[in-house]
Amino acid sequence: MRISSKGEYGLRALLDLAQRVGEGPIQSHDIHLRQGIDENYLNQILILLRRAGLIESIRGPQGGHRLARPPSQITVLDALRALEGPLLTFDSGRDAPTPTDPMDRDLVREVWDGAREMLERYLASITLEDLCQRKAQRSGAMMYYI
Amino acid sequence: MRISSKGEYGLRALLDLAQRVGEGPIQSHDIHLRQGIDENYLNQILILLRRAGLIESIRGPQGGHRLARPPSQITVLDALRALEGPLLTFDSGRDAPTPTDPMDRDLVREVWDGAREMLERYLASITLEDLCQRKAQRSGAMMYYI
DNA sequence: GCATAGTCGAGTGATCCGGTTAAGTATCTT
DNA sequence: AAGATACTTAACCGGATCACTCGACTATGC
Repeated sequence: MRISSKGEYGLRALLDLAQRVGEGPIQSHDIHLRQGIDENYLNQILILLRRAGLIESIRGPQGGHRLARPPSQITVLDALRALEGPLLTFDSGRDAPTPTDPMDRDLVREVWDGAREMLERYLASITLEDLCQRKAQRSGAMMYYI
Repeated sequence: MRISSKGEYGLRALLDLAQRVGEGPIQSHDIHLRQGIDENYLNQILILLRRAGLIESIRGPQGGHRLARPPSQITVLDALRALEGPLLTFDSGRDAPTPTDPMDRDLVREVWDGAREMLERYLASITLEDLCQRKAQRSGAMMYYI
């Protein structure tokens, strides 16, 4: 059970935008340079984020991308849902061989429903603003050493 | 991000064994009949559980499988780790394009470390015994309707 | 020693992931 | 209007994984 790199890249792109709110549209090329994400792949990820309504894209020269909402209104869960689809799904669409004792299956699924609920609550509690603040605190602390 | 059916099947097999502790070795064929899991696939899953030390297997006629520890000593986390490998991993083994700003990546990974830790704590808190009790309570409640 | 029953590994078609390529479309500057 | 810029979309690709399947092997009890 792994988290795809799409989730990581997309979240980092959002974080990159969140740190530059108010600077006008940010070009995907700049994100690529700062974050080291393949530019073509990054473009695909940005499309997912736009379709999910998390960012807005402006075409043409001087175009780019910006957050559609303030960083405090975008959670990590929003990002992951846009990028990876539903979290912790089981393959409900299997042929379902109608076991003699269907109760065990329900039991197992309840465990996972609980896990998913807990995970979603956690991810929904973290906003882009939180992460930016966390980062600012650290680079602030580093300033003392300069 | 999905949970493979291997995790579900394996946990159901363990649950099947847990409900028959003390009845001697349970054959994979019987588990297959009760749980509706493909017998060959189930055998592969049982091998994983055996290698992880969760069950013991007895060969020959009248052979079968049994839990290696009492149900109270086996958690859902034990099962999932045996069946699916580490939970919520990110692909750390990628080429890592050394971004200009490596901090964002660290930030994202901390979020996931937190998610994993929380998930593992939850899954480790549920034992096979817990699930058996939960099931017994429900079938007990149903008895009133007969 | 032979049938029974569990063990193991290789193979398979489908699907997905990470990434690439190439064409298309919208917008700004000149 | 022309052309450069920059985002959009679809198609494609090799490799990995998933859910199984198959066939051979090996240990055990009668």
